Amino acid sequence: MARRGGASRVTIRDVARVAGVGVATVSRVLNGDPAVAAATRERIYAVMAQLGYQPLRTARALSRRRTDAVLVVLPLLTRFFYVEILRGIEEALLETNIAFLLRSLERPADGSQAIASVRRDLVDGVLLISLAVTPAWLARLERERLPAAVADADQDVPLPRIVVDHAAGARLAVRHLAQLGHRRIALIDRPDDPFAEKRISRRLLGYRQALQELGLELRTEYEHVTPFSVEGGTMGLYSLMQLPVPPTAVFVGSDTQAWGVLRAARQLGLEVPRDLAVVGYHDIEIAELLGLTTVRVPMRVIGRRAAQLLLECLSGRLARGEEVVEWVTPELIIRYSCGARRREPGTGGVGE
Amino acid sequence: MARRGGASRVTIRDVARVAGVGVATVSRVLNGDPAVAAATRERIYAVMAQLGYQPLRTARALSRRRTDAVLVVLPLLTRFFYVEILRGIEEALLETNIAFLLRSLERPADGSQAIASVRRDLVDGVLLISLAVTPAWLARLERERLPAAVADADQDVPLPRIVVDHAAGARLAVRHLAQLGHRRIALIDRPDDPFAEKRISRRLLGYRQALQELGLELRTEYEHVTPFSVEGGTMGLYSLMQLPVPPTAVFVGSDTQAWGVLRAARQLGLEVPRDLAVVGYHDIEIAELLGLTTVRVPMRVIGRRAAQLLLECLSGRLARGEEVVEWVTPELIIRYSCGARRREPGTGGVGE
DNA sequence: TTGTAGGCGTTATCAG
DNA sequence: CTGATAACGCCTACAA
Repeated sequence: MARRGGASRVTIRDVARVAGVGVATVSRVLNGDPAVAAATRERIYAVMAQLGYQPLRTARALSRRRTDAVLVVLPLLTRFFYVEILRGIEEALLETNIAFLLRSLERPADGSQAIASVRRDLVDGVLLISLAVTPAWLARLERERLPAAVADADQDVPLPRIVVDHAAGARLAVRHLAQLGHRRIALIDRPDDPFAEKRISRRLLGYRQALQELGLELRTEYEHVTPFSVEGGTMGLYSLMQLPVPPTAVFVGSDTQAWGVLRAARQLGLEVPRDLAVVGYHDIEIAELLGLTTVRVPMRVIGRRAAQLLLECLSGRLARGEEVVEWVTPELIIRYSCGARRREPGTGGVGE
Repeated sequence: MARRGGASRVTIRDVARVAGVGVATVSRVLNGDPAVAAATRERIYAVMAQLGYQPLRTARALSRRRTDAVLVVLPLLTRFFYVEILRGIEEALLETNIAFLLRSLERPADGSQAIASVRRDLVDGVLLISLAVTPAWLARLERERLPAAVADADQDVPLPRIVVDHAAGARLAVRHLAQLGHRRIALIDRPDDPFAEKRISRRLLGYRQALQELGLELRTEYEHVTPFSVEGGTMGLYSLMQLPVPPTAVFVGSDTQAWGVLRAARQLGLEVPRDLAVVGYHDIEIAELLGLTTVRVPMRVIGRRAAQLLLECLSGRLARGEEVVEWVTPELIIRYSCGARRREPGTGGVGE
C-alpha cells in the first residue's frame, strides 16, 4: 500500500537487492564499517554508483539521532569581524559534510530568543561567536546535551574556546607607539561584548601593563570606553583632546572606532600622524584603505579552529566538559597612521 | 527490545496515552487539522504543555518529506550589500519555523561545487542572492524538484524573483546631476554579477536613457566598467580624468567604487563636489560616513520579499513554474558629494 | 470525529 | 563476515 505518489527514490533496499546482499551490509559500507569483505564492498559501491544511490539525510538523521548540521550564532551580521570568523567556520565545515544554520543577533534581547532555537533535533552542536555566554546559554546547552565551542571567547567561559590574547595585542600597540617616542598614549576601547557596553576588556589590562613595563605614567583620564562605532571613536577623541594635557598617541580598540578617531582628528585640525599617532585593532578591510596601523586579529583562523574544536566534540575525540582553551595572538600591522612610515594618500570623503 | 540507552524522550504516543486519544488525533492537532473536536484539541494541548512535548524535527522530516529548512546561497559574504539582503531573509524566516543553511561563494568556481549541495533531503527550497542563475543551477533545481527564488535577480531569470530597477536608479542619479547643472556626466559601473566582470548592466541602460531624455551627448569614452572594489573606482576616475574633455560629474555603480573615486579625486587635487560631483549606488553603511550622495537600494526589503516568495512556493500558494517578478525601485539619497548640500567634515585617512 | 496500523529510509542488534 | 528484523518518531489511508 504505497502511501504517496511521487517517483519513488532509490533506497538502500534497492541497492541491497541488486547487489544480492542484505540492507545491513549496504548500511555498513555506507558507514565505513571495516568488517565487510573487500569484494562485497566493491560490488556494493559499484551498484550504488550504477543506481545513483544517495542515502536520505532525513532518514539517517532519525535513525542515528544526529542531523549533521550545527548552529552558528553571532552578533550583528554586518560587522566584518564576525563575518570573517564565520567564513573561517564555513571553510572548515566545507571539508566535512556538515551543514550549518545561522542565527544572527541584532539586539541583546535576541539572545534569549535565540536560545530557544537551540535544539538537539535541529543540530548536533553550536558555535558561538564573540558572545557573552550567559548561564542561560549554558543551561540550555546542557539540557539539550549539545556540545558547543566559542570563537573569540572570553577567557573564563566554561566551554571549549578560542580566545584571542587581547592583552598581548594591546601591549604590541602601546610598545610600538612608545618606541616611536610617544609618552602620552591614550586608549579608546570598545566593549568586549557588542551587547555589554560596560565590560572591562583585556585590552585595557594589556594597555596598562605595557605602560607600566615602559615606565610610563598611567592616567585614568586617558582610558575611554566608547560605543563600537565610528561615532564612538569620534566621541572618544573629542573627549581626550579637551584634556589639559592631551595625548600624542591613541590606541583604539577597534578599527571602526579608529576611523572615527581619524575623522575627529581631521575635524580638530590635527594631522595624523604628525600631531597624533593612531593604532587600531582587528585589521578589518577598511584599515588598509585608511592607512591605519593596526593590530591584526586572525579572524578566519579563529573561526576555523573553533569549528575544528566543535568537530572534535562531535566525533567524541574531545570529552564532554573537558577544559580546552586555545590562544590566538594578534600581530602588529604597520601602516601610516602611527608615523613609522611616511606618506599615504588621503582616503576621500567630501569637504575639508 | 529498546535499541539505545539514553533518557527516552516524550513522544507523540505518550501524549496520546495521557490524553486518552490515539496518536493520529495528536498528530492532527499538531498539524492544525480542523477536523478535531475543540474539546479534544484543548485537552491535547494541555497534555502537550504538561509533558513538555515537542515533536521531533527529524522524525517529522522523514515522514513529511520536508526539512523545514531552506538554503541561502550568496556571493562574498563580506559585502555589506549581500549581508543586508541576508538579514532581510532572516527576518522573514524568523517569523516562521523555517531555518536556513548558508553557502557563500568566494570565487566563481565555488558555484558549481555549491550546486551539488542543493538536495531535496537537505532543504525544502533555495534562495539565491545576486547570482547569475546558470543553466546548471536551473537543471539541478529542477532535478531535485526544489522551489527557488532569487533576490536581486537579473530581469530574465526564469524563477520567482525580486528585481531591482537599476535602470530607474541610474536615471535618478543622472537627472539629479543634470539638474545641478552638469552636462558632462560619466559612468563608472560595476559588473552586475560579482563573478561576471563583463556583463552589461541595466544601470548603463538607464544612464544612457537619462542622457538622451535630457538631450545630453552620449560619449562612450565616459562609460567605464571597473572591478567591484575601491581600487576599481580609483582606476575608473584616473582613466576619465585623462580624457581630453573630462567629465564634471560621475555616477558610480557602487558605493564601494565611489569611495575609490573620492580617494582618486583627492589624489588628483580635485575637490568634491566643487571640481567633481559624485553619486554612488546602494547606500551601504560607509556612504553616510563619506558624505556620499547615492542611490539607495532597499536591501532588507529585497531579502524579505524574496523569502516571502519562496515561502509562497513552499506553501503551494505559488504554483511551480509560475512567472513572478517583483520590482523594487531605488531612491535617491542626497548628501554632499553631489554639491546639492554644503559642508561635510572630511572622513580621515592618513596624510594629505 | 477518532483509532489502528503500515510506511517513511536508515541504523543497529542479534543470531548465524 | 552477513542477513533478518526491530526500532527511530511521526504521518496518514482506511476503517469505524
